[in-house]
Amino acid sequence: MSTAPTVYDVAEQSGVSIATVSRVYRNPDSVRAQTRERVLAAARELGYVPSGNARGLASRSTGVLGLCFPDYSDPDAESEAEAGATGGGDEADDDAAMLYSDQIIRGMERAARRHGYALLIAASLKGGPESLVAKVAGRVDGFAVLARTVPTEELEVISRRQPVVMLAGPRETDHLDHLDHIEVANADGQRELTRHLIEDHGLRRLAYVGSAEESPDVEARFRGYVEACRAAGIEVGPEPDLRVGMMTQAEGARAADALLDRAGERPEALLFANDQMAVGALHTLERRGVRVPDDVAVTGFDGIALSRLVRPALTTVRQPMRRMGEEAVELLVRRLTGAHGGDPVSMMLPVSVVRRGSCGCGVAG
Amino acid sequence: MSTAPTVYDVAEQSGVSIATVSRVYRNPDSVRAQTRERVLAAARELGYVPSGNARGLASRSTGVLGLCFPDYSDPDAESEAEAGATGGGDEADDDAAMLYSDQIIRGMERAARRHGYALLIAASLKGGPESLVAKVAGRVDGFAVLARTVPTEELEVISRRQPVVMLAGPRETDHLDHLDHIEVANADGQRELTRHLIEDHGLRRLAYVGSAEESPDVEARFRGYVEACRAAGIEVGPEPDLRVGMMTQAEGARAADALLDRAGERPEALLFANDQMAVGALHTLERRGVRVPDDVAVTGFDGIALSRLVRPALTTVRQPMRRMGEEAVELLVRRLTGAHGGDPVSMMLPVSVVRRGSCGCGVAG
DNA sequence: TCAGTGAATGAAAGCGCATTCACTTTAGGT
DNA sequence: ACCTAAAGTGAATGCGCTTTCATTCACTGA
Repeated sequence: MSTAPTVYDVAEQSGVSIATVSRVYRNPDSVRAQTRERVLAAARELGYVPSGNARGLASRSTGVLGLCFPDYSDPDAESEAEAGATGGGDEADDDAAMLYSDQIIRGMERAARRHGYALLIAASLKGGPESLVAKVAGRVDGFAVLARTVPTEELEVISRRQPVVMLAGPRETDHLDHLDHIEVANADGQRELTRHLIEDHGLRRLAYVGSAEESPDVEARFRGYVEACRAAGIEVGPEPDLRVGMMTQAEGARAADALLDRAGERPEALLFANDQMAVGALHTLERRGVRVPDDVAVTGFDGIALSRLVRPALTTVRQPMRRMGEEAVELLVRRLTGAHGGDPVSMMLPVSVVRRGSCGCGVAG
Repeated sequence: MSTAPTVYDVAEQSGVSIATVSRVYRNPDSVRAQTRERVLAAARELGYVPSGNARGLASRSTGVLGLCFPDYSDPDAESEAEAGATGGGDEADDDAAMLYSDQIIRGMERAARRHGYALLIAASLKGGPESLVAKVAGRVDGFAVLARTVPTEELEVISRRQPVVMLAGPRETDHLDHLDHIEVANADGQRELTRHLIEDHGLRRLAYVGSAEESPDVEARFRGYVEACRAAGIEVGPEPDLRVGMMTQAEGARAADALLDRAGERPEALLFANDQMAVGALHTLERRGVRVPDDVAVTGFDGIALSRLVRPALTTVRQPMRRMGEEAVELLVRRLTGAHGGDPVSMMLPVSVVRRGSCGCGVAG
């Protein structure tokens, strides 16, 4: 691991100028075959690898796309592991569960590969001032950011110099940012799922569990719920029946308890703003001897792997996170190749309701 | 997206030299608070983001670690999707299945984050000469490579200038490469699993299905199988009973057919070198009315998510791929911080046998 | 008041490559 | 053999930043 050889070394070794060495790599056809071979031989012998940094600096482009996401790793992973233990013996079940970020990464990686880009990924790690974004932004040709990872304002500054697409977050309404956005039809999905419960299963006493932290996703879902209820002539307040803090299984379990213990008639259906909570609720209900879906229907949102493994399998709304990753790359690439005008695009990806046992549709496993 | 502002712009705007601007970012304490504020204000106003390339060039380090893996994406994804359809209704099941690469990525990302590194990932894409490795190697401080992604020889050249760790591949025996290696105890796992079938289930007529393409992993597994058999006084030849081409479900299904149709006594257990094939075999056996595990036991290797979803659930050996990713980063970081001598390290991660229904241990889901 | 200190800042030299422009071969034509 | 166009090659410059090294300042103690 001595000092790495550079173009100068290769040039000297093969008796040409550094310009020629560079050409051998950038544009082989512009160098006579014989010369080229000589250079390549020298490079091989010296163990020369072109410096991406120098290259990027000189050519003003890196061939790398980026992805920034928030640091929601470890807590989630653990709560999923805890859940998996239910299965009976398999520890480390979290290994099998794909997080959002994994899906998006996969989508982006595939698409990036197709276009000849590599992918740089980084989670925020509650970093200081320049931390995350600077790290990524400074090293890529363009990048995607999961909503609420870094202040929109900051992104906007950056988007003046390179393409930035925001994932799963709506355009700022007050501010009207100029970023590209790719969202998921949260409201549509929750509306459709709610409609299903009401019309197809004849349920009318519904309870919605949302989140205290304000997330546009969760708000949109609740909005869809409200719309479906109103459309069916069911009264609903402007707020979810319950708001929890973290949207974890533990909170979901607690929420189910709270809802069941409330005075008045027991709800016929518990709608949760995500799968994690719904799974937690499933546990609570089982413990209390409340049958699902006979006594009460339960639904989630997201379509995580776990939703299919629990019993009864969870009815939910699947988000196309992988596709979102792919679309993000396509969009970035288009921007980089100069397509599109200056106008920011917003893209809304459709979701699909997955009907499974927990709402009474029992079939699929 | 006009020309991006540079240190020069910020320096001019704030009335200092570029050295000071640089210091504000690299070592804030060395600049008077008042000056620092002035610089940061200018930076904000201009939308300045330090160029990672220039930085890397000047400081000879990137703060990025890399991962290269082979391009086994799409074929696998599709075969898994096909399998998922068995479940009955959920399309897009491949979305829920984590590939090896996903696990490793996750492990590496977590560990890298802890150490303040970002992660650059790239799949080979059967690239030309410089393609993959050059792309990654030139942009990172060190990186991991999945075995058989690129010729060891090439890696070795690169490892002269930066840390390289090979994942899931043994050290070259003839050649004795100087790379760091992290492997999985394939032989141990298959030996233990085989022992389990023989001793705990009393099975003695076993059949092993390997792969035609020579992969050190698969060879090690077979070796473990042979060892366990010999230890139990069971005769086995030097070759698997069957070698298939691709280790896919389709091939596994075919293999089961072939094995069942062979003259002589039917085997009591079918051991496959990976889960994919074992799952395929499960389908064949069901179709033919052969009961698992009553008529014949079936085992896989890998512990993919699908192995738990099929019926009966597949007994297999779980590989700690995520942990492998983490260890890889730890190793790289240690190398970068100058720990370790020059001697290459080899690390062997333990695997665990997962006993499920398909071998007769029926319990867990 | 003045040399002596340490802190804050500036000047300048690269880091390794791409690229333009000018120059030298070589091939093609007569 | 001589000229022209095309193909190959080299010299030199700059990409945006980090990093000595030197310089300037504001103080300190004598």
